Parts: sequence; structure tokens; C-alpha cells
Amino acid sequence: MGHTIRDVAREAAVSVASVSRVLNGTARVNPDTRARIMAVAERLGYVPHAGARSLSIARTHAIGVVLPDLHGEFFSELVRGMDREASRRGLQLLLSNMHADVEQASHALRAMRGRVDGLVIMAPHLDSVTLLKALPRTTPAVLINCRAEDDGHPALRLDNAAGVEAMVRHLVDSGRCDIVHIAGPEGNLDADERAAAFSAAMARLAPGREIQIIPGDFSEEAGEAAAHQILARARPVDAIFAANDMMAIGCLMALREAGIDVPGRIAVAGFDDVPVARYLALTTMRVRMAEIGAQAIARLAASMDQRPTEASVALHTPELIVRATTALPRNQTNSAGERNT
Amino acid sequence: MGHTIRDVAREAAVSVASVSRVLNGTARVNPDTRARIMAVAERLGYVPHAGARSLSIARTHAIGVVLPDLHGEFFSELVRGMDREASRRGLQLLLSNMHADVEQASHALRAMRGRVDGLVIMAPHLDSVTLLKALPRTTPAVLINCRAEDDGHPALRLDNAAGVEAMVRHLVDSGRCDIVHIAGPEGNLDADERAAAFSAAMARLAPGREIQIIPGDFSEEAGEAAAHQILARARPVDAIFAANDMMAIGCLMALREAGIDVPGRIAVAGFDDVPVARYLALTTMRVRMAEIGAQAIARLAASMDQRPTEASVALHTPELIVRATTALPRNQTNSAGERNT
DNA sequence: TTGCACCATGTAACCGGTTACATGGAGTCG
DNA sequence: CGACTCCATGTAACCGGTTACATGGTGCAA
Repeated sequence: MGHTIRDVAREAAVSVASVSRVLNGTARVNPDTRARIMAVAERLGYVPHAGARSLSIARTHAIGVVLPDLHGEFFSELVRGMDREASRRGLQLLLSNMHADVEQASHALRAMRGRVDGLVIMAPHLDSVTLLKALPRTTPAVLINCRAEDDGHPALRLDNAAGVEAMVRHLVDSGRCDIVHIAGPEGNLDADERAAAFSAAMARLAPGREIQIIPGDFSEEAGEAAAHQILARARPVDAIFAANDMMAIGCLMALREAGIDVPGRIAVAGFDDVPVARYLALTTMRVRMAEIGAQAIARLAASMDQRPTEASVALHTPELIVRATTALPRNQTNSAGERNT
Repeated sequence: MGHTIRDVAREAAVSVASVSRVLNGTARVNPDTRARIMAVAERLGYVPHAGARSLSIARTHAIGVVLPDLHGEFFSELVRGMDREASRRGLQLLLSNMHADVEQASHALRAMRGRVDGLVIMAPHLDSVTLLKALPRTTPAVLINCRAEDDGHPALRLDNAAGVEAMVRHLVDSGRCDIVHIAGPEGNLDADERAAAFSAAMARLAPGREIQIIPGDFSEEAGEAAAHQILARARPVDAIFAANDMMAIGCLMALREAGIDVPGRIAVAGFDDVPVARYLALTTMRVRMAEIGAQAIARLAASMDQRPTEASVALHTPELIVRATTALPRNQTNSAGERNT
């Protein structure tokens, strides 16, 4: 394999220390010597061995990123944000997918020891105990949407409650009070929070209406299935609020296919604002994933450089994006809510 | 920081060799000793230092992935495919974005030495010389869509010519012969190949028609701009074939806004089949990015394990996906091509 | 009993860098 | 001229693992 620093030292008739000093610029070296060393390094095509370097300086300049199986757009946005911030700081990203398996999650985390200076972990599907047990004690870590209220790690959380409330308010304001929520997979932090927030918001903003929640799993198919279920039954419905965009889209497609007027008869809303949402004119709550990713890296970098400072939780509040799927029906006022009673 | 193997050895009153043997199962160890060592390791929460391990065994079980700035869906699909295949093989992915800057590209590659066992590189924007100069000689690498015809690396390439030809044939078959191509950024391998293939296909399949190419840059905005340009001028046009989906979509939106009937008056087609395409019913050439990513990892793994075997180029042929944006106009036969003459 | 094979375990070199400390020569000052 | 400082450079320990080889004990055959 490649040449080592000792090869360069020998060829240049100097010690390894001098080579190291020249290559890193850590100390003054005679210009002639420097030139000679540079020339030899160039000639041999010498590239320092990053692994060895990390070992001796105890710094890898890499960050471990452990994510669950994410749906397309979400994933790419998050990683893009991280990558942008990481490469700005001269850091590399070591990616590791944490599939549903808990055992594997812990293994993935262990495999990072000695490879990275810090960790960014997103695990909305793990319970607090499991997660904390798997977390290394010695490596700084930033948690994104994890159930780990108590512990001292800096964390980024989504304000699901505020987001859901904003959406329910928007729907109610536009005269739709018989809202069905399509929930995400049980056990998933965001799914659970959104479903709970939906119940709370309905109780507050549309008192007296039945709180309707249909189970789902964040997939487009689940959205379709939910739409069919909704159409098949008799209860009044004038809006569907899915726990994420993909389900909202599945729903939208199914309704369109069934010839239902959206938003005339039923409004549809999602959550996340994935890029597709704009093209389908889907009303949704915008979650700036790239920004969250970048922020995670920034906070991690801070807690890597200085002493493990602030352990606060940063809350990201999603933004309501109103598009055509919840537009007010033409020629109708807010009293439109009566249509279905 | 964390405990070392020597800590464990001391606590268990054995040598480091025994600890290593137990933890890796590389040699027989007395069951009592083994149990004692395991207990101590457990108690101390010992996690081996992957960096140190890599250094001594000269294996990192990591793969470096160097990508240009990719558009969302493309990126996530590619990385997802790689990740799937990599984690199946117990490999980790070290991500590094190679921005347009050539200098930075070379730096990114160097930084991988000693951190990874192999490289996957995608660089459709680099010329052959630059790329080969930046490539490490000692590390196995797989190239995706790179201009490096000559050298000995295993490579994955997209059959752009076949894809473009299939699309042009489809358009001509459906009676549209006045086709405008919106090209991608000059210098980009795929963009250049697609534009060249377009000229060739037109000459063969629609002889006599003017070969119309409008420059673009793969962005949605470029697609919009091209649409406006096309509408503003007098030349006959009955189909627009964009070099990628995002431009096709921008185009589609602009046409829709201008009240143009698609596909009635102008058909629109893209290239890539990003997930959004399906929702917008955009006809396109499907490129299975995830599959290409997985294949890249698989080939790399092969050339890492065995001796650097086959250096062949695998060609991925895109598949024609016909959707509504190029559907045949109602009540019209293939003679529809006459409409615009 | 001696010799040999075999097993469990320990010692120390090694992977490829970094860096604290040692060394020796040149320049400066009293 | 000796003492001191400063600078350029070399020596060797160290980071945390792995592993070739050495060692010593046990059991079995001759």
C-alpha cells in the first residue's frame, strides 16, 4: 500500500518529526529542508494516513450520523443540511442506518467509537431507556427527535403540538370541524405527539365534535387505505389531516380517483412539507429538515470544541403552508362547516 | 475518555492478548478466563476503539462516498441504495460532498486515505484528467458516471444514448416531430451525452426537422425559462424533452400557467423518474438510482475482497415510463404530427 | 522417567502517525 | 572566552488495538 511518513523521511534524509512538522506546519523548519521534504512527498505521491493521525491526536474530524429508515425526501434534506454544515467546518459524516432493530441500533453506535468525535442521533422510534443505554458515555451527542427528556444531551425537537394546533385551527377557521386524523406508526415519537396534539386541539377548537383518528404508518398506501375507509363509512367528514405528507398524498390520490372534490367536499392537509407537496398544492406544516440537520451539526461542533456546555433542548416550530387542498370553497363563507351535518 | 483494552486486561488480571482473543473470538480461551474477561468488559462498559483496530488490521470496514451536489431525490435514492447494500455487508459509509471546486475534490479524496477500504465516486462534472489525477492509486474505487473511459477502474455508466433514443422514438411514434430539447449544464457528462444523443436521434428518427436545443442547468427555473422562450417564438413545437425531470417539471408548470394544453398541444417529457414525476404524470426515462448505488457498493466490495478483478463498465439502461404528459391526444391517430406544420 | 504435543496465556513488536524532550550548533552578551 | 539563548532537528514514547512468537504447564506414549 501507500507510502508512509517514514518513507518520506528516509528519502529526504530527515527524521519523521521534520516531515510531520512540514506537512502540518506545526513548527518552524529550515526553508531548504521544507522544500526538500515537500518535493519528496510530491514525488512519492504521499498522502497521510488519516486513521493513524486520528489515533495519535485523538481527533477524527468525523461525525457519526445514526438515522432510522427515513422516507426519501426527509432523509435527503436532513443529510444535505448536515453535510453543508459539516463540510463548512471541515468535518466528514459517517452514516449509519439504525433499522428498527434495537440490538442493531446499539451495535451501530458502538461501532462508531474511535471513528468519530461526536454523534447525531435521530431515533423517534426508540424508548428513552433503550436509547440511553445504547448511548456512549464518553462521546458528545446531539439528539434529534428522541425521547430523552431527562438526560443531559443537547437535543433538537419538533414542536409537534404547536404544528398540529396551527393546522387544526386553520381547518376550523375555514369552516371544517369534522376532521379525521390519520396517525403515524404507534411508538413513533412524532406520530404519537401529533395524534395526542390532535385530540387536544380538537377538544379545544371544535368542542363537541367527535375525535376521529385512523391508524396509519406514514406510508402513501396507508393514506390511500384511510381514504377508502373514510369514504365507506357514514360519519360526517369535511377535512382529513394526515400525520405526514406521504399519507396525505396517498389520500389525495385516492379521493381524486373516487371523484371527490378536494377541497370542495373534503379538505386535505399533511405535515412536513416535503418537496412534492408544493407540486400537488398540498396544505401542510413546513418542517425545515435541512435547517435542523445543520443546526444539529452546529450544536455538536460546539459541544465538541468547548467543554460540554449547554444541554438545552431547541424547539423547531413548523410553519403553516396553506395551498389549494384546503382553500376555501368558492362562494362560501366560514359557515361552510354546516354542509355535512 | 473511555476505557482501553489494557484497563480491561488489568482488571481481569490477564494480558491484553487474551482480552483481544476473547472479544474477537480469534482463538481458544479457557471458559473461566473468558467469562471473567466478559464480565469485566461489561462492568467497565468497554467498547473497542474502532480507529485503533483499523490501524492494526489495515481494514476499516468503511467505504468513502464522494458525490457532487445532487438534487434532492437523486441524492437520497442513491445513498439509500448504497446504505442498504453496505449495511448488509457490515460496512459503513463515509460521506463527502465534492462541490464544483476541483481543488476541493482532490482534497476530499485525500482525506479518505486510511479511513476507508474503498471509494465510490460520482463526478459527472469532472474531466478525465482531473479525475484520474485526484484518484488515489492504492485504494480500490468504483466510478459512477465519470469520464474515465480508459483507466482500469470498475465503473457504472448510464446509457444516456439509448434512453434519449427511446424517448425520441416514443415522441415521434406518437406523432410529434417538432421536439425541443432542454439541455443540462454544459460540461456535465449526462447533460452532454443526452444533448448529443438527442441530435443523433432526431437526425435518424425525424429527418428534416430542425434540431432545437435550449440550454439549461437541470434546475426547475431553467425549465420554466425554457418554456417561456419556446412560447415566445414562432417555430413549431409539439413536444419538449428536458434533460432531467426537474426542468421538465418547471416547464410543465409554466405551460400549465400559460394555459397551454399538455399533452394536447405540447407534450412534455423528462429524464430520471424522480418520485415527483409519478404524481405529476410526467413521462420520463426511469433511472433506478437506488439500484445503481447498491450495485456500486457490491462491485466495490468484490474488488476489495478478492484481487482487483474485473475492470469492466456496467451499463444501466433507463426504462421508458409513459404517463399523461405525452399521452396521445384524444380522437387522434399517429397522423397527429401534422397539426403544427 | 523422559520426550513430545498441545493448550492457554503472556510479551513485545507493529500499524502510521504526533510530539515531549534531548541534542548540538550558531549567535550574543558580559 | 565562557555562558546563555535560540533555532533546527532527531530520538523515542505514545495513541489502542492485533498477533507472531515465546513460555510454561498438563497429559500421553515410549
